[in-house]
Amino acid sequence: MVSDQEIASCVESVLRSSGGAAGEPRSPPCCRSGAKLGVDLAHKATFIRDQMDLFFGPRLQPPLVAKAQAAAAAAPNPPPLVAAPAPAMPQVQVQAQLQQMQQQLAVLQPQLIFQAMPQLPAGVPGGAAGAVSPQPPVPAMAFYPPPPLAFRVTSGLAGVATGGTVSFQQPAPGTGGTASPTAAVQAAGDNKESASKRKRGGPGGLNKVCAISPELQTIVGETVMSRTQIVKQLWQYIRQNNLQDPDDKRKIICNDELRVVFGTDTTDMFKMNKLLAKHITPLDPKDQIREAKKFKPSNVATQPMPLINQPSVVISDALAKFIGMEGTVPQDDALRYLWDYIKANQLEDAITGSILCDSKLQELFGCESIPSSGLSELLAHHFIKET
DNA sequence: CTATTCTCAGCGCGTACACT
DNA sequence: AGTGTACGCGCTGAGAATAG
Repeated sequence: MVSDQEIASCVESVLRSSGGAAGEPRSPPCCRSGAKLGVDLAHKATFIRDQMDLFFGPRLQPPLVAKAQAAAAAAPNPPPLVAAPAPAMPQVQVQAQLQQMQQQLAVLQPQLIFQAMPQLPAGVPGGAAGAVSPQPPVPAMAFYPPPPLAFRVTSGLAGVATGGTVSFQQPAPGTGGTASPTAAVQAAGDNKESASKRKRGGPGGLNKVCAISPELQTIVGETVMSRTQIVKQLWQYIRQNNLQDPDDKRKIICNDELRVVFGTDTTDMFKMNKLLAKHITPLDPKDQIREAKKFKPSNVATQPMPLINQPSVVISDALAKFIGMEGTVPQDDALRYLWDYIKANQLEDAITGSILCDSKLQELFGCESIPSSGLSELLAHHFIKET
């Protein structure tokens, strides 16, 4: 006897493989599943159809197939799919559509996840504010707290694609209005199934693919990667750019790009993982729930998280003159402007790690050189008050 | 080789619930 | 009441790199 779990797994396998040679005439998934398992699955036609529904998802289902399925469901004795496969839509068309959707989802999902986060200004690499979102750009910030769970899950694609593959999706109990015991049992069965799939060596754990924030993308050069690969890539970047402290190689001296990612001038390998976590988002909705729980603060329920490290301040006249704008300025913007200026004028001493002040900086800070780590502190002297 | 950081799947255990 | 299943919690081990 073949278990539902095995059937579900087999159906998934067959549907996945159907994304291959388009145009090749193929039998329906239930036929092939039966053949694959070596048993007659006629009595499991409804279950297999459900699994196919889950695979394609209600929104992605071809209308004609849905219509045919609705008709089949309405019939007093739905004919077994083995005996009467005849799908209303040509299999080739379904396969082509599926393949196209998979490609689109693989490309779109990481973007959509971070699209739900505050947008970077167009100047920031990978930010692309406004390109895909109508929201007005907001000033850049170093950290992106995970958006509330509801916001992220309603991206419409959560759980559909994981790193370019399509996985099974069950509505969360209580969210779809059909939280019957049967549904609960089925959902639980799905959990067991995914757990058993993991046991079989599927991508999970440390190898699980995560979405990467735009800032971190500029470092690692990918939109999705596993955590271990991200760390590996990051260390490669650090060595390439000679960003390790020669005295203590565990310490990392951030360049401009890393500073944007970590929000600090120096860090160490132990803090790196913690800082990295802010820029890594699991693609699995279950993980997002877990993460949401982790980040769930007691004083915030469903309101979007406020931007952190982003207070606006009234700046001194000297700084206003230096930056070229007056009044209230976000602290991070001021610091960013300063670093841009330093970089543009090549004022950073790569050997000592200090900043050599030109006339404008001397006028602003009143000294000839500044240690990189002390820049923020000096700049703070020009912040009059937070707004 | 160990310690150090981080995250998370897998596992064991206890509890709660549904069903017979 | 007994049984089976789901769920939550806590612990473990894994990979990354480096210092001691």
